[in-house]
Amino acid sequence: MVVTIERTHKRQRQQQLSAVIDQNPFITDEELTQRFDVSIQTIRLDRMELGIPELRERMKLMAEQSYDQVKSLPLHEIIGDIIDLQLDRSGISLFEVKEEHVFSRTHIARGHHIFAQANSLAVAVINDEIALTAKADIRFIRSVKLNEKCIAKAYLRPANVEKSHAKVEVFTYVGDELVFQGNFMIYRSAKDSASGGIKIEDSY
Amino acid sequence: MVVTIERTHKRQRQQQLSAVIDQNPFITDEELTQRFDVSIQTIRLDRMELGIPELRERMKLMAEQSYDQVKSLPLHEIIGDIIDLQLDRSGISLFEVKEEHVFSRTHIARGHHIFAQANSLAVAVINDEIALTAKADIRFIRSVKLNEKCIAKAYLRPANVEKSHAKVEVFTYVGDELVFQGNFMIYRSAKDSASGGIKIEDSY
DNA sequence: TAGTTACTAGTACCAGGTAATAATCACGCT
DNA sequence: AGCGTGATTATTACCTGGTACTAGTAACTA
Repeated sequence: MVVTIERTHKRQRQQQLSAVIDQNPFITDEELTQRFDVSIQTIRLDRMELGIPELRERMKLMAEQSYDQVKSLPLHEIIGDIIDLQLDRSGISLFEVKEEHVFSRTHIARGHHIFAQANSLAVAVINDEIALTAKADIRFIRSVKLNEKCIAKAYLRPANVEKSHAKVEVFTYVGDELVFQGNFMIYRSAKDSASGGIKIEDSY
Repeated sequence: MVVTIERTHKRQRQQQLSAVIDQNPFITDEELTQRFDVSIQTIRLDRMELGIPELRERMKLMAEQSYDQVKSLPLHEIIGDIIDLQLDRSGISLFEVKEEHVFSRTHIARGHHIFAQANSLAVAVINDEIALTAKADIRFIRSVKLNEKCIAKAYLRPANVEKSHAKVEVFTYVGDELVFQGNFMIYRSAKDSASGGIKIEDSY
């Protein structure tokens, strides 16, 4: 078919857009244009295609939801802010350690938050409808403390792009110091065999 | 003094206004003019005097509030309910998979929640002031789905009780089916050598 | 070369306001 | 009756963050 390159560009951007808005629902189209370096019309077309309402509608929905209170909390799914994402290749996310993430006595971050950031990112990098963690081998290299900013970088091993199990390496830094390292084996659903298939949905 | 009647009129209206907005924060100034049969400017003056922000600000505040609530919820302290705990020996915890823990499309639990339960339990088992995860080797044996109850069982390898690094094995079951298995290396602070030390705090 | 897709650009319009300025009303007091 | 004062209304310019629509361009490709 036509313009496969644009299609992936577009798909990729839309996936990222979806993730960015999901993670920060208070962002305006204006701010998104800067983030993605495309015109505001493109952002708006993307939102329409993805069925994402405008900022005010999003806020209204959230406000109504909190007003109804009864509703269960739609936990946000990705831990950390995704800063950069190249599907099937790499990704970067930022996670800031707050009060609620640390042991109160030591102010050291609980391991599972650091893991969650890496795990979320590893799953996000996989360009597939379903991506699940199958195995992980992780190392907490030094403890992370309150208010530190963790930058996680994930790389997919290129050899595994087409297989049903992808290996993703994640390195998490505070500044230039490595604090965590993990090897993830991610199971992917149906890496649409030999391309061709047009996938409509995003992963989250 | 002058205009006592108007003043009470005004006071009364402002009281009512305050109550009405409180009761229905989604009302516009336009609708309020009809409700009170005064001009829109009067409504706005009233709002200013009362320090009530405009509709959009009100919605934004509510949205942010609910967002912060959601944000602080995900991975708090201990994940799962600890059912049984024998310090330096073993522990059992229960974690029920809810809407907020799963991928919305597949209803499969996100790996980091399953990890968090195991990690929390592994740390809890260690009878020490400071216990941090140093390494972990984990396997997601089968995917866990919405509403399933995960029973995690942790065992400390007895040989390691006195060392500064403890090895803890965690097995997580749904029913009698093993869904997750992990080997944790937990760093412990100062296994207060030869007892004697009085420990006051708990670990979290 | 024509056609498709992606993207950009620009205009008109909207809701729901803020801010500021001026005009008008109502009432009470002397 | 006339004046002052606070309450109210009217008017205008401007703002944000959009929607809706039309048109044009670039890139690729069949």
